[in-house]
Amino acid sequence: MPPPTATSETSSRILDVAERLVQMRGFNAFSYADIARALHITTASLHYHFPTKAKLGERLIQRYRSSFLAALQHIDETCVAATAKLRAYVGIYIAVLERNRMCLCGMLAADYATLPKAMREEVRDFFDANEEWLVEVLQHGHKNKELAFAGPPAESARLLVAALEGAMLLARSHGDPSRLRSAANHLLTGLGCKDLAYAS
Amino acid sequence: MPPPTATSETSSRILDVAERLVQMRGFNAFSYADIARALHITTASLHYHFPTKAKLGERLIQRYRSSFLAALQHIDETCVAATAKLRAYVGIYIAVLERNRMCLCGMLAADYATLPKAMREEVRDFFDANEEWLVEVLQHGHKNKELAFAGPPAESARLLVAALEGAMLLARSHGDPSRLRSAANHLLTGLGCKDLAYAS
DNA sequence: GTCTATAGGTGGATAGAC
DNA sequence: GTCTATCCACCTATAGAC
Repeated sequence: MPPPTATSETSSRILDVAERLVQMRGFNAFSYADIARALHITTASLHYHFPTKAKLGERLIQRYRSSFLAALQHIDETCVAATAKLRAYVGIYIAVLERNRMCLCGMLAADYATLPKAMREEVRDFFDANEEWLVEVLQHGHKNKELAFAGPPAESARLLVAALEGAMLLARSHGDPSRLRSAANHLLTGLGCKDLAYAS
Repeated sequence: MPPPTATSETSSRILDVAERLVQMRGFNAFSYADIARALHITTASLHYHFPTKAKLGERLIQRYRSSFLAALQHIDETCVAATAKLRAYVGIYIAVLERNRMCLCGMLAADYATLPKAMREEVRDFFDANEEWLVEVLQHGHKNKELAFAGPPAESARLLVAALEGAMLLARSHGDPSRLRSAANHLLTGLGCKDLAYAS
């Protein structure tokens, strides 16, 4: 058995395939056999890298959150204005949908009732981390007068995340990614971002 | 085999249980055995009423949409103001969550990639019907100056539905139904509804 | 690290008696 | 309309050879 945080070539390829499957189909709608087929290995080999599906799920979320947080850090390093940061943030969601995927944790939120406890906690942590980053951006933008919104920043942050997750689901159901774009524009406008449709 | 639209005592009890299971767990996370157990009948009997799981799924959505549209009609009959209608509308979502359920079609939107074609169309129809009703309310409220929002009513309607669906998912993940309430209040405020927190 | 082989369980679905 | 009995495909997981 490999060390618990090993990231061998093979195990990361396994995570790549599993991630895609969960983002497209959900946690209860893919199997070790699906991954094995895609990688031309056996399910027994998969169990060497990830002893149970629950463990695979945990590592999946951990990796997803890490790369998501890395993307947020990249935004912090390349954008100065709060409005620019928010536009880059919603851009992440749009880019995911354009690869014909949903947010991993959005899918897992739908599967929530059937997830093992450890996975549930990881999902919650992902959303909490998102909210935390957004609150920082919103507070900064509000002080600047760059943004204009009422109520606690945490509420606006939560609404933004929820709306983006929901809009992804509906955009896919309608086979129309532009629905996510227009929802995102509408949301940013509502936070006081200028230079977008209907901004005044 | 019963006529395709039969609604016997038993088949409606089957739909009741299946509906609850889908709302809580999703379409790929419940089985005929689950329903059989709950109703103290065999899975063979279930197949008499619903020959396949796909057919059961179709009937489930049809019934859900019917009762949802009936609820919207009830709102039209009991509320005059657009703001009152919108508050009643979001109240439906809140009531569902408080019964520890998700929106049936929100769950199915997450399962979308794995659904049979007929079910996909039913899911889309559900959301389209919601949007249609909301557009009517929004247009009316906008003319009245009861509501204040920018852009096409259809965009605001889509955003409202998407945000409510997403907020339900996140509220459940956090074990905190009040998150849906505050998201709903925030959304209504954004549409220009008065008498709510932070309205000005 | 990957394989063959297999266990033990559950999935949706059917045949045919009552 | 409901049952018993059964089919076959698939699921996660394990043992043990290489």
